[in-house]
Amino acid sequence: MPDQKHCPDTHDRILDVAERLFMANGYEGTSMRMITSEAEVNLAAVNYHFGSKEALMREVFRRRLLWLNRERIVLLDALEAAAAGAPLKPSQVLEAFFGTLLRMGEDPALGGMVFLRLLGRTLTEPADFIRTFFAGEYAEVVERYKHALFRALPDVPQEEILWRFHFMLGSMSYALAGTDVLEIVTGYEPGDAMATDPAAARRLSARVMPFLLAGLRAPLPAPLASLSSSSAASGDSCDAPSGASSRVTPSHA
Amino acid sequence: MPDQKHCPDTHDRILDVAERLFMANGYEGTSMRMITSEAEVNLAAVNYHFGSKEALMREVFRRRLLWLNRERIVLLDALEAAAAGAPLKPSQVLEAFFGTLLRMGEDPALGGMVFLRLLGRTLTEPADFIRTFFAGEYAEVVERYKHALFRALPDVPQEEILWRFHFMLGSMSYALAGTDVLEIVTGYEPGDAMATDPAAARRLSARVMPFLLAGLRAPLPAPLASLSSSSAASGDSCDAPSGASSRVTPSHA
DNA sequence: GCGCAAATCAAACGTTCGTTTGAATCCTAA
DNA sequence: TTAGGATTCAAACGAACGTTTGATTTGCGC
Repeated sequence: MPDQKHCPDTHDRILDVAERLFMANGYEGTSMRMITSEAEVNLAAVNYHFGSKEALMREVFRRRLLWLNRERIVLLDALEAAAAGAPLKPSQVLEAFFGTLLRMGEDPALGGMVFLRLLGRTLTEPADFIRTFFAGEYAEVVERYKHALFRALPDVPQEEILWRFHFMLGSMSYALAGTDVLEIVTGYEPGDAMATDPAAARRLSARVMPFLLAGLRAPLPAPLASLSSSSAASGDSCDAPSGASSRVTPSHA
Repeated sequence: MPDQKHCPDTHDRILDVAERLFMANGYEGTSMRMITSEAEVNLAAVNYHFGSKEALMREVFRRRLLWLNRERIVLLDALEAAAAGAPLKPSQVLEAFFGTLLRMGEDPALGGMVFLRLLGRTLTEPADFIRTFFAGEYAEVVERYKHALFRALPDVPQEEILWRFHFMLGSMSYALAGTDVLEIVTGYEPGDAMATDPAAARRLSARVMPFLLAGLRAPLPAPLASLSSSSAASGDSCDAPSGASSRVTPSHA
């Protein structure tokens, strides 16, 4: 039986190579033979050490999410302890949740940008076993941060906060995945540059955090803005505040 | 040789089924046999009518993007003509770009939510041929809307606008894909409910457009906020305005 | 009714997939 | 030194993949 002492060489080299190949080619686009040949191990090594390809995929994430989840909980605990019962600021919650993530990208020992891009891509992966696995891994953390956001934005309906949490996850995972039409059209190759550069995470962080915070605190959509003064209200009025503002003629109805 | 008269039954039924299965299982997760058996056509029909699986995937998108691209250009033309040389408002640009997309989700004849979810998932698909195909299909439209945003936000650095365009695409595609950790944890099945409900697009639109607009007009990140009064400045100051605000102790450095 | 191209069909092509097997090594504790 | 479990290895497994073939059927102009 395996899993008693485990050889550090083969075991970890498989994980590292699989992480990088899953990032570059996706789960279904990466074969066992690609992994084992690049890791210079025998084809049977994956099944010996991990049991199956699916289990390998889960282990690739498990070793990273272990740190990420704990870090996120520890930071939230610290913030809430320091607040002594008072609600946190939205920026504090976002910094703890997304800042922790982006910090992984700066440290190759935590997976670096390779893992971050893999995570971004995998969050929209259709495979069932991946989604149920993620749901289990994320359940506790999401629950904690949901309620932290509820308390941080008491005037915004909770359902609205959930939508915006959803949108923020999208911005982040998409930006991390780095496979964007804009990048291709604008014309630089994200695969090599961003995947290996730890400074990419810092650059991204400076750009995306203000975007997320502003989105989270956006004015409420028109049909809901009636009652509730809402701490999310923006004083700026240089532009129409919400959807359905200017109707433009659609063709091909 | 094919492509002279084309039988409407088989040809279109393959496209419709492929669209739905690619949406549900992804490109690599959908086999020719799944498509042909569900469409009740012979296995060879796909290669006869489209040439290959890749060409089928491209055609699934081409017939939808044809409408989407033209509609987006027409709307932008109309807006700019009405503005008579003046810059558009950011909300107008977003409404034309993303509103047009969401309108597809309300109309099953344009693909409905099935196509929107497929589009959302595919934008982060790693396969090379998909990305290069999208780049070609989107090139003109992205270029036009890029410059419309540049003009709409003259005080925001163009590089910053591109980043935020990127983030907005992420929010949208992620929200459309509908495979979210939040949804799974919060616990409802997106596959059946959202995929067939045209009203889902309208609900999503009301939620996401204010989020996107606020993000687009967020205050600039700290190291860049020095000069430029920026039409993106928000009057609200109930919270720290940008990233790197409160530093929180990270562990496991 | 005939002729011919378009379309459909069953069957098989060669390849690659994830996984399993059983023997050959390696390493360590007795 | 020697057992014995841990690990590696070459080889093969059946299944599923996308694609191709060649015969058959269909539909329409003549």
